Amino acid sequence: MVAASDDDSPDDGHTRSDKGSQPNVSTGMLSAVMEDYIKTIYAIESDSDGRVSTSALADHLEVTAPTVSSMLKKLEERGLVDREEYKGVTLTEEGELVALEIIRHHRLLEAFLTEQLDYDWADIHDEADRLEHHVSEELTDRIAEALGNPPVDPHGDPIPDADLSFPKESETIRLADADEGGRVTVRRIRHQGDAELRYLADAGVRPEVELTVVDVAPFGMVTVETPAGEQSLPEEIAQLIEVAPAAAADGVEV
Amino acid sequence: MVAASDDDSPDDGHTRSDKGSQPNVSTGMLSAVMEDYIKTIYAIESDSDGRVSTSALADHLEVTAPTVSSMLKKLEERGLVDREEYKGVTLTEEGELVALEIIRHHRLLEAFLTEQLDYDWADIHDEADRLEHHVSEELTDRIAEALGNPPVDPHGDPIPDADLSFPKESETIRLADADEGGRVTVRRIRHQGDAELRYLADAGVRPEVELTVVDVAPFGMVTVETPAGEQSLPEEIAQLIEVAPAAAADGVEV
DNA sequence: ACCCTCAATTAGCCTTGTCTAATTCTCAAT
DNA sequence: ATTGAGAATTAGACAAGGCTAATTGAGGGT
Ligand SMILES: [Mn+2]
Ligand SMILES: [Mn+2]
Ligand SMILES: [Mn+2]
Ligand SMILES: [Mn+2]
Repeated sequence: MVAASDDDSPDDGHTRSDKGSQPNVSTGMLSAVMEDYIKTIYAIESDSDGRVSTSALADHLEVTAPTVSSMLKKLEERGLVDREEYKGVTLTEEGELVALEIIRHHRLLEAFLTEQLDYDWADIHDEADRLEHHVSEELTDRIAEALGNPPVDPHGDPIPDADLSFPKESETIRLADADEGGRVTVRRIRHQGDAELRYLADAGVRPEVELTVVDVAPFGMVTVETPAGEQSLPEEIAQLIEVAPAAAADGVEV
Repeated sequence: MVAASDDDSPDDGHTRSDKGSQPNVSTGMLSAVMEDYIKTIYAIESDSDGRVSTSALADHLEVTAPTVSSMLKKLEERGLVDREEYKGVTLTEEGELVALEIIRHHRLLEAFLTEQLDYDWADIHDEADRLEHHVSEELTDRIAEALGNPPVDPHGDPIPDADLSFPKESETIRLADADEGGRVTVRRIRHQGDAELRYLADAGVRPEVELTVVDVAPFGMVTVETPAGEQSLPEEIAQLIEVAPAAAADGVEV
């Protein structure tokens, strides 16, 4: 029997804009699953171009093509994607707003976990990926406030503001394209999961760190000098790292 | 097109002990819905006695009796409840551990929202009620640590520790049973939702506050002197408030 | 123009959690 | 001992998300 209290009124069936808080953007009440589709469409759309294919989504979401196919029809009905049979989808204006909102949740959660709860930089993606669908706008905004409305998350990914527009991003190049001998600051680590992040965390490469580009070998292997020592990074990893020229002493423009 | 990154691997189907973190208590992987059933069974069990009926659960969870009936069979198969046909259920040892874990999540989240994110005391239940099913043990423990392992949540409800045992509770009586003229400290506010809490928040009655019992009227109406002035509380509200004699100056035992 | 391959969609089935309608128990009151 | 009311369970459906197998469409190569 022990102690108790706190009762439940059933929740779930929840997610986008539910009862809690403000009359959110979007076609009220998307499931966590739909949100993941939208978020994934946005991600694929933004680093390939043109329409997003059924099979690309199936790969990213780890479901089968027929499953994607039927979900895309539902998303079309909801007005979140423009669909052209056999040709794939693109997000509508509204779909893009939903995506941005989820991304805002995700990145603020990541920032919060590292800054306030001492989480490891490489260990936050999964937690955020789950919670992003369950935090209210209210909570998201309070987190943003507690962190001072940061422009980027711990991986250097830009965080949309409350009105869902991105902060201006600084110019960067891929580490793989950096000049030998140059001194650069890591600005952002592109990533799909926690694997690449853990690799780089171990290598001592993370946003804000300054690197000296020691060598760029023929097949893209990049050797850098980190504060913790010299590291060689395979091309495919070096491609994920965005860097900018190291701040020349006192923030002088380049 | 804007900016982007952060991909998804499908999650969901998540909840209890999933992949993230430790091999949690319980029959791995309960849905949020099952967790709510377990939590509700625990709540009913602890302030009535004996078995929990199908209809009581249906009321609390706001679903129909047949729905409860079929869910109880599933929970029985999972070994979380002992079920006796037509007689209701009780939690098994294992079921109780699941309940305690959810309660720990819930109350730590409530404490965290008020203490670290400046949430209003009366406005946290719903947010916690949703998130409790989605925070990992890891996150829960970090929250507990950040708060210094508090023994109670903002409503005075005791928080199970990491090993799921309750801290010793202080002796209390219901405000409705307090002596006229006595000086008491509010220890705990029993509540089912946010409604009672908002009422009392407005009345200036919350844990830690000292009250003087001005008058206990025949039908249970209690009038108290709060730091903010005199308040009359209906019996049904006074029943929810647990108080202890106000600390006599320097923590002298009573 | 024709074909072949691969992507996409359709068809049909499954599980979870819910509902309504119908049926079956239980138990207290006669 | 009966019986009737109310509680619980069974039966049958449905929506959401998934899956496999079968079918259809799109396009490049010849
Ligand atoms: Mn996600
Ligand atoms: Mn990130
Ligand atoms: Mn809940
Ligand atoms: Mn509480």
